[in-house]
Amino acid sequence: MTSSPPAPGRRPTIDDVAAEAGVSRGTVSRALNGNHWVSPDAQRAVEAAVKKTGYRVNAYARGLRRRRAGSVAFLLGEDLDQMFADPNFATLMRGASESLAASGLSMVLLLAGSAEEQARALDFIGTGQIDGVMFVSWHHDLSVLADLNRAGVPTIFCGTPEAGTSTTGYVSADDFDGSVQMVQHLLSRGRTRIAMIAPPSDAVGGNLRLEGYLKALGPGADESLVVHGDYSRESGRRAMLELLSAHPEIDAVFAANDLMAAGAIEAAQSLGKEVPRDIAVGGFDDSAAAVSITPAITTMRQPFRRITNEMTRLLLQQIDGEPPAHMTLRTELVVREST
Amino acid sequence: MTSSPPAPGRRPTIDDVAAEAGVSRGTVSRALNGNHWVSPDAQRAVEAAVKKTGYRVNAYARGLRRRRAGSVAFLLGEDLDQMFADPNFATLMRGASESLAASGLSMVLLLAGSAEEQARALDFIGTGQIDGVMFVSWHHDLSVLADLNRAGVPTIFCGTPEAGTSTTGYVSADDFDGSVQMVQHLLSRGRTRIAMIAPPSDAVGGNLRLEGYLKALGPGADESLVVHGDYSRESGRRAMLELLSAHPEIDAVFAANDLMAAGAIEAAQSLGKEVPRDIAVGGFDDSAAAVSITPAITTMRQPFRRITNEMTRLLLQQIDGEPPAHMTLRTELVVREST
DNA sequence: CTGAAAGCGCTTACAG
DNA sequence: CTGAAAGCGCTTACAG
Repeated sequence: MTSSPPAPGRRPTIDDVAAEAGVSRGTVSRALNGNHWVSPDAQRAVEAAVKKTGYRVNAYARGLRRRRAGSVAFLLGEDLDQMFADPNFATLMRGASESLAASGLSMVLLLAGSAEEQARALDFIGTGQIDGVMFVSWHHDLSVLADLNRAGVPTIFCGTPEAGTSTTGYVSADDFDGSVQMVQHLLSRGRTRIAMIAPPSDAVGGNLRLEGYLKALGPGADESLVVHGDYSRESGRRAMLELLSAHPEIDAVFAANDLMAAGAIEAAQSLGKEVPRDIAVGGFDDSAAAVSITPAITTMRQPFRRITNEMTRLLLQQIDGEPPAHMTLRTELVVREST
Repeated sequence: MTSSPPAPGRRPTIDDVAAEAGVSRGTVSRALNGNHWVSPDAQRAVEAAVKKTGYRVNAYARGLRRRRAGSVAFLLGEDLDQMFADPNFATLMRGASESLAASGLSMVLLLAGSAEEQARALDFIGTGQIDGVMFVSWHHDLSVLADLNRAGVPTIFCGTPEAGTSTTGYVSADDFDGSVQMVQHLLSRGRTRIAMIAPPSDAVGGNLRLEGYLKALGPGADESLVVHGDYSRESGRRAMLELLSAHPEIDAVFAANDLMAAGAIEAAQSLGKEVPRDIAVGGFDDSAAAVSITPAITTMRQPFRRITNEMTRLLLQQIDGEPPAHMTLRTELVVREST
């Protein structure tokens, strides 16, 4: 069998491999896709031919045939600057990328922070170039979620979407329980006046961390000890100054994330207070920020790897036709020096 | 002509549109692609049919036919955490995304910060799902660039790649000239002992900002007044402390980016020095960091929008078969309060 | 200006 | 275990 070599500059196709290996196109495809029904000889010949020709499957032909894209969008419902300011975000994104790769899927980042970006992202998704969407957003504009649902695109949300959005699958840390744990920890340290630097009031998930705090303190909770931040370090700083000036007697603060906790510690120190002696500070997330400050921050560890793994798994199931599922993962108290 | 409606759950295809509009598939395609040779009547009928059926072009069929993907990779040669710490990065990414969108291309983010990620990214690129690559990396591992060149993928680099890498197209701010301008500005302010917080020694582009500084000072330059940072705020802080302790007589510092300049100002202030009275501090980039501190930082403005626009333009030319081109854009002095 | 036809590069029943 | 064939949904010469 004489195989005419591919024309120069042309990408080798499956037919070039078939000719080189001396088998049919179908056999090459089966060998490449790990199908059974391929003899060891044929398998070897195909592998050698692939190497020799430098063959790479054409994603368009495959996608057209399989009606499957082989990639998933990581959709960012937030402004880039905000996302980048949050150390959790890189962790999440890296985890998702690795987890998807392990399933043979590639990750495509799509921005949807502005109305214009949203339109573009939905447009891209509409062309069928992705099989599903991982949606990350920490504020409350979930209209994109509705659009995605309407278009029938398998979607998994990271966090807890608004109550009632049960048509969307999601994976979330147990924010409520985590907050209860943290407050109980502070109580166990003998603290009695525990304030909170809460998530912004428009936070996704109905402010479960605040609810956990209120629940743990029971009827003794004092709403005037709650100040809202915006998850930034600077807002933690401001909130702490506000709390200390209005309520100098507080002996502990639970901040809804480590970044705000770090800001709170800085603010307390700037006022000559010692942490945790004068005031204990607890955080949430166990992000890099928790250990980049002295004292290192006691915090609730979010199981990020687990979260991204489960997001991938549930999304794949949805892509395979399963209905959306929810999942809530427990957080773990990490005691350091700040409490 | 009776058109059988698309089966429920099936995406409408071009044939559904053709049936609905009462024209042939070819006419629909021509109408959709803005081709001439379509009668106004046909054009209208097609547009109505598209709206009615909710037709979206199938990207795989189109890509297979056109041998063009319609999307470009934004390839990150850096670790995510490092990128996210740099305010320029979000600016660059947003600009690239918008600029590509304006040309009808979508942007796909690909990570190549680790060897594993590099392999995955090259693999994805190899399947032909993207037409070209915008490569952003601020350190010196340019092996990916070589891989991309070998694979014949149109690539445009953001910044100045190592001298001699002339096979790659790039767009860059004129770092050398910008640094000369800044030093001249400091000299014009009557400063005589000007230190520098330079880029890391393995920075991409052979440390042009440092070279500009040395050039502007001429034979009077004192290498002992140069300390290398790593572009982070914290490194600027450390560098400033080091400089002030070894050379208390310095009256100005030029930091290679705004983040380090901000750190330097904080360090100076922590030692009781007033900026600019006791010591002037100049930055580079005109990023958000420049105006988020008091005093606001005098800096060299990088023309980011122009950079991303030119990157898009040059990349599109390469995709169309033009040879790679270089472009260097002038930076502009922005005088604020720190000098 | 329009339609019929070929073909992009794959995968997958189907028949053997 | 293997090959021949159909077909995924488009675009684009080609003939009219």
